[in-house]
Amino acid sequence: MNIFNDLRDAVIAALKALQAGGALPEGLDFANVAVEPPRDPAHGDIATNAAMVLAKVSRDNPRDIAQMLATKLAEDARIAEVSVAGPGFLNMRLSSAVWHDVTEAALKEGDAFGRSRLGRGEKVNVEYVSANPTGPLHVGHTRGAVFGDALASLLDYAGYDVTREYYINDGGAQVDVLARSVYLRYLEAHGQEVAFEDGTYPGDYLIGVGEALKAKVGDAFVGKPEEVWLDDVRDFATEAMMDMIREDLAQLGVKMDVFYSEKSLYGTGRIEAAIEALRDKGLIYKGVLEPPKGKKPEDWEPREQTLFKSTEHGDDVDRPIMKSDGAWTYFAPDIAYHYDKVERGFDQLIDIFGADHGGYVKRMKAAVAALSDARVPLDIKLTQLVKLYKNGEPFKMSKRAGTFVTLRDVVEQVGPDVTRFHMLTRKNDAPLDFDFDKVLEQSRENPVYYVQYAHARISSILRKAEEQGCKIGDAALARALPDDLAEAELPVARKVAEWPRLVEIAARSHEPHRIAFYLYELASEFHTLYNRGNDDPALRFVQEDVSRTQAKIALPRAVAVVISAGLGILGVTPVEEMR
RNA sequence: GCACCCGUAGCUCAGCUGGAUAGAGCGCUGCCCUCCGAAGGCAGAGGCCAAAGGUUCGAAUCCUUUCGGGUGCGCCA
Repeated sequence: MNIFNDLRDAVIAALKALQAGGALPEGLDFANVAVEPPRDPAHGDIATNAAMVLAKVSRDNPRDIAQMLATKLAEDARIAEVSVAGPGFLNMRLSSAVWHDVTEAALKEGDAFGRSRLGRGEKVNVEYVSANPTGPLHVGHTRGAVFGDALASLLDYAGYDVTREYYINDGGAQVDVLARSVYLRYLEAHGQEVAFEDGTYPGDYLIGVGEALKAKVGDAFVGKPEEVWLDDVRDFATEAMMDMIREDLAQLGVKMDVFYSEKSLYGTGRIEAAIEALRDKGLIYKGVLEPPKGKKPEDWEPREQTLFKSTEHGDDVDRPIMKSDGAWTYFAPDIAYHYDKVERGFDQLIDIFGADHGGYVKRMKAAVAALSDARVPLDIKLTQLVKLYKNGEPFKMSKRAGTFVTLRDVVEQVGPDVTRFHMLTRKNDAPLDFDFDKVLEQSRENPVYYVQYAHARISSILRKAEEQGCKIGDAALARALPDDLAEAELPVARKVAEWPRLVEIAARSHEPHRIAFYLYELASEFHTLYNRGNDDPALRFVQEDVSRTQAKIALPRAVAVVISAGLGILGVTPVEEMR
C-alpha cells in the first residue's frame, strides 16, 4: 500500500474531472505532477505541485487551479483537510483512517508491504565483484560486493527479475602469471628453493594451492617446460582461486546466480560474432589513434589497429579491439560478454565497477548501445575508494608490509552485518571511511547499532507484552489497531507510510544507500516516541490493561516489520536482542 | 591536455531526478532513568549549499565557465 501513489491517482482523477467539466484545457501532461511528503510537517501530511506544473501549460493562475483542485479533492474521504499555500502548493492533511490503514497494511502484508511492481518483472542483470581470479578479495571488492548485492536485492524487492552475475577474468595474461606462481609453490612443495621474481604473485595464499597441485599430479610437472604444464596448472589454479573467492563471498552473505567465464568466449567464435555484429553496423575499421595529450609520449609509436568506432555512441575516442600483433585486447571479450547479456534477453544491464575503472564507462556503454540498437540501457555504478583506519589512524594497504586487508579480515573482525550496513551508509560514488574500531562502537554515531537497537527494543516490548498475556501475532495486532493514533504517534506512522515510496525511489535511482538512511530515520522516529513514554505514561507501549497494550504495540510492531524488510534488502540481520 | 566523479554546519555526511524557512550525527552548552532496554531522548548555538553567470513561477539540485580535490587516459585486465 503506497499512499503516495494512491493519492497521486486521486489527484490525477480530480484533474481529469476538471478537464471534463471544462475548467482545465485538454491535452495536459501529468507526468511531472508529484505527490510527496512536504519537507516541513507543519505543511500537512502530503503535498502536490500539480497546480504549478499545469499552470505552465494552461497559462492559468496556479493558485486558481489549486483552489479548484482543492474543492474537488475535499470530496475524498482520505483527505481531511486541504489548503492552498505559497505559489500554488496544495497541502493535505490525511484522515486518521489513512494512518490506521497504512499500519494495518504493514502488519498484514509483512515483508510484502513495501514491495513494488515498479519493475514489472523486467529482466535485469547486475554484474558485480568480477575480481580477477588471482588472489583473495580485498576491501575494495568488499564494497563492490555489498553494493551490488544490496542493489540486486532492492531491484528484486521493487519487482524486477534480477540475475546476479560475476564475470571471471580467466582469459588474460594475469591467469598465466597466476599459473606460474602456483607452479613455483608446487616446486616448493617438492622441496625446491624458488625465487619469486617480478611478474609473479608471491602471496602466501598460493602455498596451499601448490601443495594441492602436488597431491593431485605428484611430480609429473617437476622439471618440465612450461608448454607441458601451463594449461593444466592455469585451470587448476583459477578453479582454486574461484573456490576461495566463492567462500569469501559466502562469508559476506553474497551468492551469485551466474559465474561467467571470459575464457569460454575464446575459441568458440563468440568474440568474432560480437565483432561481426559491430562490423555489420559499420563500426569496425582499421586506423591509427592520436597519442593522448599531456601523457608521457616517449614510447609512443603510431600503429595501425583494429578499432571500434565508439565515438558514434558518445565515447571520446575510438577504442582498439585488437592489438598490433593480432591478438584481442581485453575490450574485445568484454564486448562479447555484454553482447551475450543482450542476447540472453535482459531488459536492463547494470555493471558495478571500482572507481579506478571509470575510464571504461563510456566505451562499454557505447558497445552495448551499438549491439542492442540502444534498446538495452546499461548503467554503470562506480564504487569509490575505501579508506581504512584503526583507532582513528589511517593505514595504507601494502602487500609488502603485510598490511594487505582482505575481505576475510574485515568480515572476521567486524562481522558481515556491520560490514554490510556500514558500507551502505555512503553513496557509492563517495569515498568511504572504514575504521575498524569505530564501526564496532555501539552508539548513535554508528547507524548499524542504532537501527538494530530499535529493532531489538521493539522485540523486547513485544516479549514484555506477551508475558503480560497479550496476543502478539500480526493478525491480532492488526485487529487491535485503534482507529485514531495519538498525535505523538503520527510521525512514526508517516515514516512507515513512506517505506513503499522510498523503495521505488531507491530502486529507480539504483541507490541502495537510501534504504540505510531511511532506516536510520525510522529508528530515530521510533526512539523519540519511545522516550515520550517517559514523560507521558499514556504513550507507553506496555500498558496496565492487556487490550490497551495490544492496541499500543501494533505501531511499533509495524516499525519492526519495515526495519526487518529494509535490513533484509541490505543483507543485515534484524536482531531480537543486543544484550 | 582530455574525460568522469566530488565540493553542503568546525568535522563526517544526507538532501526523495526542480519545490515552501537546506537536514542528521559527531563536537560544544544545558537538561531527562522510583519510567516499556539511557546502546536512548529533549532543548540551544552553528550555513552566501566552492565562485560567477544562465534556464523559470521556483535552483543545493538542470546548463555554461572558473577555482579546488579524486580517478583514469593505444598494443594491462
